[in-house]
Amino acid sequence: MTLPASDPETRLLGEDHEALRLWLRLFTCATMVERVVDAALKREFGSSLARFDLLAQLYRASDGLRMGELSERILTTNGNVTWLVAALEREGHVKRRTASDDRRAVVVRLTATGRRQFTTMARAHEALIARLLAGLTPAERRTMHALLGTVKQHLRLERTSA
Amino acid sequence: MTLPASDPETRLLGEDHEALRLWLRLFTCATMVERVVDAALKREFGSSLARFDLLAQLYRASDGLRMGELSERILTTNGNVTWLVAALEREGHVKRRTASDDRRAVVVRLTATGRRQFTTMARAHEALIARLLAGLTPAERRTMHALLGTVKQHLRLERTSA
DNA sequence: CGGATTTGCTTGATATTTGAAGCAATCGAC
DNA sequence: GTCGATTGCTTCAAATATCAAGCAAATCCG
Repeated sequence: MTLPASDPETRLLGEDHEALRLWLRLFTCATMVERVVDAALKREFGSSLARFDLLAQLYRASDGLRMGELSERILTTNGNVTWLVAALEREGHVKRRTASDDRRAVVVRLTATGRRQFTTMARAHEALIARLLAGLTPAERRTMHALLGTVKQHLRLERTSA
Repeated sequence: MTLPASDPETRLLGEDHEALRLWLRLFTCATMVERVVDAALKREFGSSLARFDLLAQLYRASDGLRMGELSERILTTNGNVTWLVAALEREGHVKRRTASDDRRAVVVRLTATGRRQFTTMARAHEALIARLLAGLTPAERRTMHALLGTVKQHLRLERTSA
């Protein structure tokens, strides 16, 4: 990440551009963790980060969630959610039913099996994450958590305004 | 992100687990930015974040890079790099040649066109990123940059040791 | 009410990514 | 040298993700 800064073209990605460099680092860290975690979930449970993410959302929504809600929460396409849910349904982890109040809408819930599978994965996942983020002290983690909170909030604003 | 904390199962993802919550937030922020940026690169340049990332690496390596180097730097598979480079080569942005010293190795470089395309995209990219991260003050950005530096370093260690 | 619009989801065609082989060139120990 | 790893890349199939339609059920408005 040390960049030459002298020549005018290289400076394009040189040290001036803090925001850009911050983003690059954020992206790198996220991707590195992502790959480790995804690999672990695949290896140990034949699952994936995407599936885990989806299950996690359902886990905290005891009444289930609509497809649309899900795709917003896991930040992916409608089509992709349809695909993921179909896979998870085949695997017996979730169940679909049409909403009682709107016959277009589909509500997804965790099955008992899915709930069990999720808690198992979550435990492993959590341990792994703790290890990966052990480079920071608890205080530093809190700081970062707060800063990311600000970022996230700003991003939401950006999204609605743009 | 407000979670009920009382019942024993929900607590699994409750407030105790700072590391996990930090990771979730990190992941969310990274993904949100990623999607915005990727969409912009597609819309405005018919490109993508992956392509941009690859070009960025080549941009700072005036001597070109080997395929393997590239895949390590952009944190993706060998096969994927082959695919990406093939696409970028068709588009005229990069050129491949076998390394002079090792006939297995392939060195990739930016073409003049690629270099031009990259600087154009970089400018737009940079402006967008600055806007997306404008929620933080410059000082906060520096703090976060530093913290992420620690995380990144720790991740590298983890990787080599595990 | 009744047609036009919008909403919620699925589908199908593509694009991208992964993972596991496969192949050729290099390296290392003999 | 030369045979058995190892390395560097590509290839192919399968998994996953995107995007643009498509369809049916709500909702809006006159």
